[in-house]
Amino acid sequence: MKRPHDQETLDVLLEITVLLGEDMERDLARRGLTRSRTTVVWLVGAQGPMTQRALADALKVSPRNVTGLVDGLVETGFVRREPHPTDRRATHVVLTDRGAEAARDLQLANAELAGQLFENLPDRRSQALRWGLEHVRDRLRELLAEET
Amino acid sequence: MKRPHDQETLDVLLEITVLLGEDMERDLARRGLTRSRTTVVWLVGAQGPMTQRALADALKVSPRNVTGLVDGLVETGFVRREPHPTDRRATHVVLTDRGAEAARDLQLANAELAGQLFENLPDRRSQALRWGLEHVRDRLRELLAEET
DNA sequence: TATTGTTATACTCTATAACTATA
DNA sequence: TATAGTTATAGAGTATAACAATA
Repeated sequence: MKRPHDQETLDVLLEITVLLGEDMERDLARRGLTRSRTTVVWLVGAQGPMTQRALADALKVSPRNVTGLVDGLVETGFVRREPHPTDRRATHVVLTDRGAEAARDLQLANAELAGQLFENLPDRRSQALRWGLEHVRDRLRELLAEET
Repeated sequence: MKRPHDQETLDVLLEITVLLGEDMERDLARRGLTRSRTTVVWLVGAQGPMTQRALADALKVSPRNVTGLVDGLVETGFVRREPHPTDRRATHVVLTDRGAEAARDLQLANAELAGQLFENLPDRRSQALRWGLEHVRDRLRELLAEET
């Protein structure tokens, strides 16, 4: 009923998640960023100034945690806290010049990585990989939605 | 020169790493384990009693860190420290009954996950996915080896 | 009353450096 | 001298709970 093949495929996928994590972490460390902080820079870069509350929701993390992440990013010069224009309870997290540059670099690095990973893959195989990955992603989404 | 397609494929892969991490973490939390501690249980389950030094090398982590991980696993009843049979400096990390049971369960859960992720994928597509993943894994290994 | 972000406290993972007991 | 593991210290990410300011 089950294909022994599938177990090996999952093993390869798990190894990829580890290697991909190592590769990104090494790259981020060079820029003076950690993984969690990078997500903040990435989000603010993509969506513009955000309240810490919005960040907490987007990261699915406690507000307290966001305070810490933003503190770290302020200290290292990637973001600034600015008063929210209309709500005096809230603060806007805004990218500094350095932060904006980092956000651009991250996007470039991401595109470069895509090239490096798939460049020698013929179109046909690349397409097949894409289908398989989408299938796996959809199954994972279902699994996570089920067990609530 | 580059396929815009590739960028989207990488995005899907990155989403999979996140979802896979969430799925496993949720599962481990139920068993009273964390990700790092699970790796220890997994390794000792696969290789038999190990010194903390061997664990540090296998995990690519500092010896101090292993002390902490093993402390946590001893407190929660998954492993025991036993004197090394021949080297009185070293200690053997050994699975308790609970630890051995957890190691077995982890393997079963892994096999079940493989089934769930790939079961509806026809053999042909499953094979194509496997090839693509192996290509990606190999490219990642090369990238990590290059930048030393 | 409800929401935003903070302080207080605590746990886990991680590191380096100094030290003890043994090889 | 070198190795195995610990104590000491520190930083990052995470959480809950209590609280202040504002809506």
